[in-house]
Amino acid sequence: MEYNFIDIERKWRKHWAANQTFKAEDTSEKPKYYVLDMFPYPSGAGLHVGHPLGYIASDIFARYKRLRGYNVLHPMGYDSFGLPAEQYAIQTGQHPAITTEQNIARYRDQLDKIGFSFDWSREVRTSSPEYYKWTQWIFKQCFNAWYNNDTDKAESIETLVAAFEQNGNAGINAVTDFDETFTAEAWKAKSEKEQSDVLMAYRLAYLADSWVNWCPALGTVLANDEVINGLSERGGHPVEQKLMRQWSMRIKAYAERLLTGLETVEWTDAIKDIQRNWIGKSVGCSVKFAVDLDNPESVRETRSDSERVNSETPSDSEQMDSKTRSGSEQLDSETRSDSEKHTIEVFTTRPDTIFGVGFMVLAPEHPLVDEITTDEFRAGVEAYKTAASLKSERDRQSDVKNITGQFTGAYAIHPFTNEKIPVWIGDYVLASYGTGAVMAVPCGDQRDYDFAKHFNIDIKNIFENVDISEAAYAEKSGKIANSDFLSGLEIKEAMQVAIAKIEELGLGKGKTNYRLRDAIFSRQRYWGEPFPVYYKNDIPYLVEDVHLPIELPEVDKYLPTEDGEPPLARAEQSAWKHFEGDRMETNTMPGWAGSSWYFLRYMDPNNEQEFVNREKADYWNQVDLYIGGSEHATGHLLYARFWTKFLYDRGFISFDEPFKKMINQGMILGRSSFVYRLSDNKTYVTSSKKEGHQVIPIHVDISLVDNDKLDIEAFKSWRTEYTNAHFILEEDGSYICGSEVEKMSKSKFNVQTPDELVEKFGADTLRMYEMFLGPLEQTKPWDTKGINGVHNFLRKLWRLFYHEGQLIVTDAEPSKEALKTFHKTIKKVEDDLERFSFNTNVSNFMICVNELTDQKCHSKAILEQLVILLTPYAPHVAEELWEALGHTAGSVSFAAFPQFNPEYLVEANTNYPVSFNGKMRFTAALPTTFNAKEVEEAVMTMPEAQKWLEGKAPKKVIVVPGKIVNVVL
RNA sequence: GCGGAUGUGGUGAAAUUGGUAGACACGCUAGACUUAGGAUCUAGUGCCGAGAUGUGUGCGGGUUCGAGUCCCUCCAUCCGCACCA
Repeated sequence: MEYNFIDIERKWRKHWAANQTFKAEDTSEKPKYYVLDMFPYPSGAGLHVGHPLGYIASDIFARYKRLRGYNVLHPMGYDSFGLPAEQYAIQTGQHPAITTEQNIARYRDQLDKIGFSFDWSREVRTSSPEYYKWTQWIFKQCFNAWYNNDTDKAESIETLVAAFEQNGNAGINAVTDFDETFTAEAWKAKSEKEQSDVLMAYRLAYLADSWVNWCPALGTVLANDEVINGLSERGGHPVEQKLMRQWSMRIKAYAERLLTGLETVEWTDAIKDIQRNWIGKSVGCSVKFAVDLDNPESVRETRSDSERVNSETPSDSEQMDSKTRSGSEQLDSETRSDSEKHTIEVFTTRPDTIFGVGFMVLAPEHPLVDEITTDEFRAGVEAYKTAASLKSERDRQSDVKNITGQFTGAYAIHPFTNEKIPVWIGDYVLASYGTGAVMAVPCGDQRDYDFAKHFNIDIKNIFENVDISEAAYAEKSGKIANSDFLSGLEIKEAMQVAIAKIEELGLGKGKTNYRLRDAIFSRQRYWGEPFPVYYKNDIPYLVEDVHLPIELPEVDKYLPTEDGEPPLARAEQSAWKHFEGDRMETNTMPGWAGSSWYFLRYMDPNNEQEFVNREKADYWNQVDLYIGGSEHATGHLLYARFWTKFLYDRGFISFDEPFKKMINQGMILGRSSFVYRLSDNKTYVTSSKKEGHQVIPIHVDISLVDNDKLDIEAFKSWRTEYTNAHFILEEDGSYICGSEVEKMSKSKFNVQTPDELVEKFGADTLRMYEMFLGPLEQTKPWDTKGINGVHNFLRKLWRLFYHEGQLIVTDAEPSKEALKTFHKTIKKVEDDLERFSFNTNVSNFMICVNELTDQKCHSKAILEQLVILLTPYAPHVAEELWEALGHTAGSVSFAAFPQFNPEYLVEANTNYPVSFNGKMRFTAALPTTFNAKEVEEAVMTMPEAQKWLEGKAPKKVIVVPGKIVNVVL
C-alpha cells in the first residue's frame, strides 16, 4: 500500500465532521485558548491559495494547543454583507442573499478540503438576520450612550437626561458637538424635537450633517479608510466631498484610549504605527486672535445667517474645550460670536513661537473669510475660494508643492505685542483639522516659511543663534529669543510658560487634537444591516428590541430611487416586517459593522436572548491569537477595538482590547502569464521574438500555460476572439509566454485555487507546502515549484511505517541515535511553534524523517510520538498512521504532545570548530567534559593546529567550552 | 518628506542569546535500479580557480578574538502616511 492521500483525506474529513471532533467546550477544566482568523468575504471567485495561508498557520497553532491540553476555540464564519454581491444583483436582478449563499457553499467546500479543525457549530454570517439582530442591538446601545469625560467612559443616555433635568448641562463634561449651556428649566421647556436634537449631539451613534466622501459611481458614501488617494478602495472610482445627513459613530471619544491601548497588545510595530498615525494625536494649545476692528473694511460686511447651522444663540467662548469637535463645527462657533468681536482661534503645537507669528492663514472654507475680507480684496478672495472649491481633494493633495494664497485685507491683533498681523487664506490650511486656521510662524515651520518667501512676507527670527536664511528651524531644541517673557528659555520650557500665560490671560488653553474623524456609519446600499430606526415628525426613534431584527425588505431593484434615495426607499410599507412611524430609516450599515464584534458572537453563536452570554464571554475572553492581513489596520482593527471598549464601558464584557496577539500574514502574489499581440489584432508573437514589434501584452489564463509554454489549441478555444489567431512561434514551434508577479485577481487570470493542488497532492502536502514557502509575515509570489519536495517527504514518512503494503513498525527498543534525532526534533518543533516560525518546522520534520530513514528506525516508541508531533501540520496522514498503530480513531488530535528529554542529547564528545584569526580551519572532537584549558591543550597539540600555526606562537587562544576555539596569531 | 519592513547561491529559504554562513527543499550534473513512477537510491552542486593560507550575506566604514547578527553612513525594493499647524 502506497501513501494514498485521496482515500486517507476523504476518510478523516468524514470522521471529523461526523464526530464533531473539534467542537469547543464552553466550560472546561482545561485552560482556554482562542485562535481566530479574519473571516473572509465570500466572493464569487472562490478561495485562492493566498487565503489558506493564514488559516493553515492558525489551524496548526490551534491543533498544537489542543495537544498541549488547552480547550481551544477555533471558529470560522463569513463577512457576508458587501458590495460585489450587490453589484451582481444590480446586473442580474438576483437577490444578493442567493449569490451569497452560493458563494458560501463554495467557500465551505474549499475550506473543508484543507482539513481545518474549525468548530463549524459556531459559524456566523454577518448577513443572517439571527446575527445582524445583534449588530442592530449594539447600534441601539451606541445610540443610547454618551461619553463622560469625567469618568472617561461611555454611559447610558439616561444618566445624561437625568442630569439635564436636574442641573441643565452646565456641569457636564462630555464628548459632544453641542456648545451651548442651558438650565434644567430651559431643558424641560424644550420641545421633543429640540431635546432630540440636543441629545443627538451627545450620542455615540448620531445623526448629523457631515462632510462625507461621496462616491457617485458606487452611489454611496465611504469611510475615510475606504478612500485611497481620492479614489474608492473598491473599484477605484473618484470620490468627492458632499454635505449629507448621515449616521456617524463618535469614535473620536475613544481616540486617547485607542492610542494607549496599543501598548497592551502584542501587535507588530508596523500596525501600531499605522494606527497611531491615523489617530494623529498632537498636543499644543488654542489661541484666540482678535481681528483688527480699526480697519473699517473688515466690519462693514454683515454675516449671512443662512449659511449657518445653529445660529440662534451666541456661544459662550469659554465652552471652547472641544477637543473632539470636528473642524466645521468649531468654525461655526466663530461665526456665532458677536460680529463686533471677531476672533480667529488657532490651534498650535508650538505656543513657544507665538512671538514669531508673521501672518495668519485661514482655510478658504473658513466661515470668517467673507466677514473680514475688505472690499479691496473681495474679488481676489472670491476667485481664490472658487478655484479652491473646484479642486478635488485629490488635486489638492497632489499639488502640494504649488504655493497659493490670497490676502484678505484684514489684520489680526497679536495678543501680546498688539502688532497688526495680515490675515491670508490658503489651501494648505485644511478646514477639517483643528480650527481651520493657523498662526503662521515662518521661522519655525517650513510650510509657513515657504509661504512667506513666496509672498514676500517678513520673517522674524525668534531663535537664538540659528540661521534661518535658507530654511525654517523646526527642531524642538534650542533657545527662544526676541520674545518678551519667553526670551532666553529653552524651547520645551517656553512651551509650558507660553501655555500658562495664554491660559492666564484667557486667550486659549492647552489642548490636544486628534486627526481621527468620527466614522460615518450610513451607506446608501441594499446589502447591509438595516438600522433599527424609524422617524416620526422627522425625529428618529429606536425600534423596540422585541421587533428586532429589522429584516431587509424586498425591493424591485437594487438601485437608488429616482430621487437619489437609497435602495431601501423602494420598499413598500408592506415589505417591511416591522414598520413604524412615518418612515423607516433607509440607509444601511457599513461593512465594518458586522465585523466589529463577530469574535464575541463565536463564543455564544446561538444565543437568542443576548449578543453574548456574560459568563461565556468572561471564559473565552480575548482572542489569544488573531491572524489576518495588515490591510485592515485603519479599518476593521480600529473599529473592532472601538466597539470592544464601548461594550466594556457598558458592562457587557470584561476586557477592552479584542485581540491580544496578532500576526499579519503576507500576501501571496500571483504569477501572471502574457501573450503579445501585434497591432493587427490577430497575430501573437512568442516572448523571445517580441522585440522590434509593437506589441500589446494581454493576460492569458494561467491554466492554459504550463511552465511558460502556451497550450495553443486551448488558447484558441478559450475565447472566440482567439479562434483564428495567428502565431509567430519559437524555433521549436512552441509559444512561450511572458510573466509578471502581481496581486492575484480574477481579471488578471492568475488566480491559483487550492483545489487543484489538493487533488494532485493532497491537503497535507498543501498545508505543509504553504508553510514551507517562507516566513508567514512575508509577501511572496506563489510558485508550485518545490511542492514535490514536500509531497515526497510525506511519502518518505509513510515508508517508515509501511513497506510493500505491510506495516513494518516494531516493538524493538529505539536506538540511541533514533532517540537523539527524535528528541532534538521535539525541542525544535516546540520552540519554533512557540515563536510562530511555521516554515522552519517543515524542515525540522524533513531532517527527522531523513535521519530516521538512514537509521532504519521502525520503532513504534519513536514513530507513534512522531505522529503526534506531525498532527498539527499533516492531520490526515497523522490520523491514519495513529489508527494503524492501534489507537482509537480520531484520538491523535487530543494526544499528549511529546515530552522533550535533554538526556538523549548528551554526547561524549563535542565537535569543536577551530578557527585561526576567526576563519574556521578544522574541527576537533573532544570530550564534552573538558574545561577550557584542557580543550586548548588538546587542540594546540593536534597536527592540523601545527600546520596552521606555521611555527608561530599564538598571541591568544579563545575557548568557549561547548562552542568554539579561536586562535589569534 | 515622515514612519515601518526587507535585502543571504540559479530558486524558496535557514542560521532563536555575536561563535562552523547557505541547514531543509527546488533546480541542475553524473551514475544506479526498475513492474517507466510526477518513483527510489548514490555522489556532487555559493562564487573564482588546475590548485589554495583565494573569495563570499545590498555598498562603505566601525566595535570585537570572532559580525548575516551590534553601531554609523549610504543604496535599492516593497508597504503605510503625507500640506495635520
